[in-house]
Amino acid sequence: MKWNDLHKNACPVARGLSVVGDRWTMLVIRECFLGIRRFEKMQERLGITRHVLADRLRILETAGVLRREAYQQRPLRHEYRLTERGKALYPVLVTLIDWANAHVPLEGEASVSLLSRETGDPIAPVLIDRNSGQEITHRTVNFLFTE
Amino acid sequence: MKWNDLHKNACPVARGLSVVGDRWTMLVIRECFLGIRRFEKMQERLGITRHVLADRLRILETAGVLRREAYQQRPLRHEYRLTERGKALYPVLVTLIDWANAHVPLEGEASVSLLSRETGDPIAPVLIDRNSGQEITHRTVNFLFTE
DNA sequence: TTGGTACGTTCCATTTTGGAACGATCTATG
DNA sequence: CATAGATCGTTCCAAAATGGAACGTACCAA
Repeated sequence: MKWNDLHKNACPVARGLSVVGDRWTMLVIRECFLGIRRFEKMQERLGITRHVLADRLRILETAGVLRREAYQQRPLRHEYRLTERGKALYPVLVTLIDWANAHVPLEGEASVSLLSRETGDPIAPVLIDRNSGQEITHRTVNFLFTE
Repeated sequence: MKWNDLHKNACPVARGLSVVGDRWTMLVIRECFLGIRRFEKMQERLGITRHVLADRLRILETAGVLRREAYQQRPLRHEYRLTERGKALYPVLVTLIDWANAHVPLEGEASVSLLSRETGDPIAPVLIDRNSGQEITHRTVNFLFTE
């Protein structure tokens, strides 16, 4: 199977990855959450090839994750902003951060942590079920495949 | 910057992606959560190239996400199981599923949903802060970069 | 006029992937 | 014994994606 056929897949994991499952895409989205909106800045910060960045931005716009918006005329310049669909990726980003902080060892001292914007206290993300309030783990949840 | 330098990055998003941020890896991990443990079965189910699958399994084992375990001698055969580190990826998988179900349109009818193993009720994943109990959104949380 | 800013595109060498065949090593069957 | 099947990879090659650097366009400011 080719990668490009993945979005047709019934599995939401496959469909999700068909949009954000690429080597650079989630990093571009991280930049957006950090308030970086412009091509030049992203390219510089990420060290990504301009070619690949242009390509990813195009894909994300097509997928409705980013919106391209003119911020000046003459010369016409656009910036990229998260749509609601893009903002909805926040939990994916946070769980990934949390996992990496706990499980992917770091060389050196640098780190990134999650803080409450209100109180400044560190945040410990937990996934719960909105209905029951119970924590979601691989032991408490089943995947159901409907045809 | 080359992809292989990404794991040295201070940002946990980058470090996380250096392990699971590849086109196939999370699908392999999905298979593991579904109880698929063997090379042949994964290859068949995913339609992934044998070459790439072998490569990903190697990487995941090196990263400590999967454990290679002999299930028979003569001929020596191994199966792949999630380690604790691998199981800790469950929230990433679930938030991704939830996002894709809501935001990546599906052709046809097929779908996968999350059900409580206990009651059979559908699950609605929400990310909260363990300490405050508050829902985590991009408006309530800050990233802190420590050097 | 020269240099700077911003956003891409183009070109080419290197790397990764897709697809199919092959190899190794055993067990089971006739 | 000969043949087929199961399992887990490796090898080979063409096609696609990526990395790196330069180039193009359109403006502004000194």
